[in-house]
Amino acid sequence: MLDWSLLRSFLAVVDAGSLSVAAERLGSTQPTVGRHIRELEQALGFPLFRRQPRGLEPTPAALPLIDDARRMGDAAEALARKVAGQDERLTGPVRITASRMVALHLLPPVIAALRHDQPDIAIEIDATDVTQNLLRRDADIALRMVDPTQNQLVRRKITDIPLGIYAARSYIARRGAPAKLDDLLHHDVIGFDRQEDLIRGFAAMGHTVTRDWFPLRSDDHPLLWELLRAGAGIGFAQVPIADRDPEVLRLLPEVALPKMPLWLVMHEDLRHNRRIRHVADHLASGLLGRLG
Amino acid sequence: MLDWSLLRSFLAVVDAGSLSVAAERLGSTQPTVGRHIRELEQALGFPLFRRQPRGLEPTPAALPLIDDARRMGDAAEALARKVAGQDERLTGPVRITASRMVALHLLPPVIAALRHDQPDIAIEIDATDVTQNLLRRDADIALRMVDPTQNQLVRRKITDIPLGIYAARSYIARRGAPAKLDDLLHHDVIGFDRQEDLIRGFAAMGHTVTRDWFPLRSDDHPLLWELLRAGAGIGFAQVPIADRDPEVLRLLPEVALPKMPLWLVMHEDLRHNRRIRHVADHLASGLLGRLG
DNA sequence: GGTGTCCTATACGAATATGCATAGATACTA
DNA sequence: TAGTATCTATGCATATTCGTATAGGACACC
Repeated sequence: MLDWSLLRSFLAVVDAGSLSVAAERLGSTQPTVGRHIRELEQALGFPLFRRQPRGLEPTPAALPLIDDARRMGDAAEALARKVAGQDERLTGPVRITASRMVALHLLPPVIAALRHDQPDIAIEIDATDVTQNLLRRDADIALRMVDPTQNQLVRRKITDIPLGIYAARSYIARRGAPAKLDDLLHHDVIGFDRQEDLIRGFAAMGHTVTRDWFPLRSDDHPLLWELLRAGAGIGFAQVPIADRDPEVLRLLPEVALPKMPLWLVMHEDLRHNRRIRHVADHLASGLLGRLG
Repeated sequence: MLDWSLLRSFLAVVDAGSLSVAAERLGSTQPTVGRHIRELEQALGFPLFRRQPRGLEPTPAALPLIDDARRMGDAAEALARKVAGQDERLTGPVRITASRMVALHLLPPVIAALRHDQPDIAIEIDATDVTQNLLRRDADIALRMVDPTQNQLVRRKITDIPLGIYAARSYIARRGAPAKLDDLLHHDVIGFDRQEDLIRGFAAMGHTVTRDWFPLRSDDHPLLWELLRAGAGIGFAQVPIADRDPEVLRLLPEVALPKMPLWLVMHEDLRHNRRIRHVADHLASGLLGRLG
């Protein structure tokens, strides 16, 4: 008969790769997790990990056990989600994940209004451009630009956000405004570095664009935007965001650019949770109000 | 983040129906399990059980959580089986379950020889006529008279044990021996009470037999055998067992009776475990030697 | 109606696990 | 080659959990 807490530590160490990181994720400490692993190894009679300078690596004997431990973990997460879904109170935390651009430029007023309406609902915002795992409940609600494919997730399309070509007034004063799309070749265009979704979007709209188009490249969207506002070049931005900024002007509005869908995603187990549902409804209507 | 040990206690209480029984199965104590349940209820924010005089009954809110907890339990058991299957030492316990008749009259010399050969292998024998669950590892090896249908179980047929009609010498001296099958109607025949498999066996061999045939009935096989030996009546017994006993004589050997298959069953995860494999091989050959 | 048996809840001392602080060891870097 | 940033292992005081013993309540049986 094995202690399930030890198996939980085992799985955490497998996933984390080290005692320290596993302890942090578990809300425990490194000595405790280390003792758990040692205790489990004593109970099983063989070592589970090779202690290495960079962390712990599972031994071959431990590999077949990982599947079962993960099934335990998945079931525990499913249980936790069902518990959260049963919570009918309009009190407690709701965790939202959104891209940094959405979080910085769209969410604040919507969240402020929500805080005013429901002061008992605490809001946690995870502003990151990497997709979080809603199945593991990294967040309750996700605002995403890509259509989620995982089943068990329910999605609601808020709107399609149009993109536009913008430049700061200072840049236009210095370099002038392009009269047609091809003129951009003679301008400093700010664009993405490794993320190629915008380039693919251009291709879909009939414009052939390569990475060399952009003499100023970064994948940090807020940084790109500030570069644009500072007059570093011509760039692309979401129309509802950029049009609010008096520093920048829209260029070539007749050019058709791809639109970015904005999805609101949550786990189906949480759909009927009153608190999370309320936040989701507020986000959807609030964002649509600002984007519409 | 929930403590997995609490979930284990939750599942145990669901299955046991009471804190006391759950604690016994967990190898813990009733106060500890009770505290676990209370702690879990506090963490979840709603009650999981209704405390009743006869035990604890899950609340409606707890019902959907049972599935996930059971999935955790199944995964934990699978993990434990894999661990046991990896144990290559010829040291440690092996748990055998067998019918009481087999355990009493066939196993002892076989086990004695095994103990002599491998003194480091400890043998636990569960002599019971109810089928144990090998998936939950109630036993490592089962000796059964019925063909197991659960998949994940591997089975080996040791032999078909022939049945014969027997009576004690004292009974024959008093009542005489029957000359043909129909004479049994005028004898005291010892037979089964509620277990009808023998009756169905007779029917399959062309003999019409009803429960009223047996004026002396019980479902306790060892007791039936001792009644037979004491001269209480004519009965049926496994030929290899009964022929060893000088107190009894075989009657009507020409009558065809159903044969009882003897299966050796174990979980496939344990098939490659050296220790259990060794015991299984010894049991199979030893039993075949005595039954051959 | 008494009695025995099952159950859960609680008190308290003891065993146990935890967290902090720190030491030791290894790889990467300048 | 020294410095730095990881990581794991250990000592120790403390906080937590656990088990024993016991009380109290409901039910079945005689």
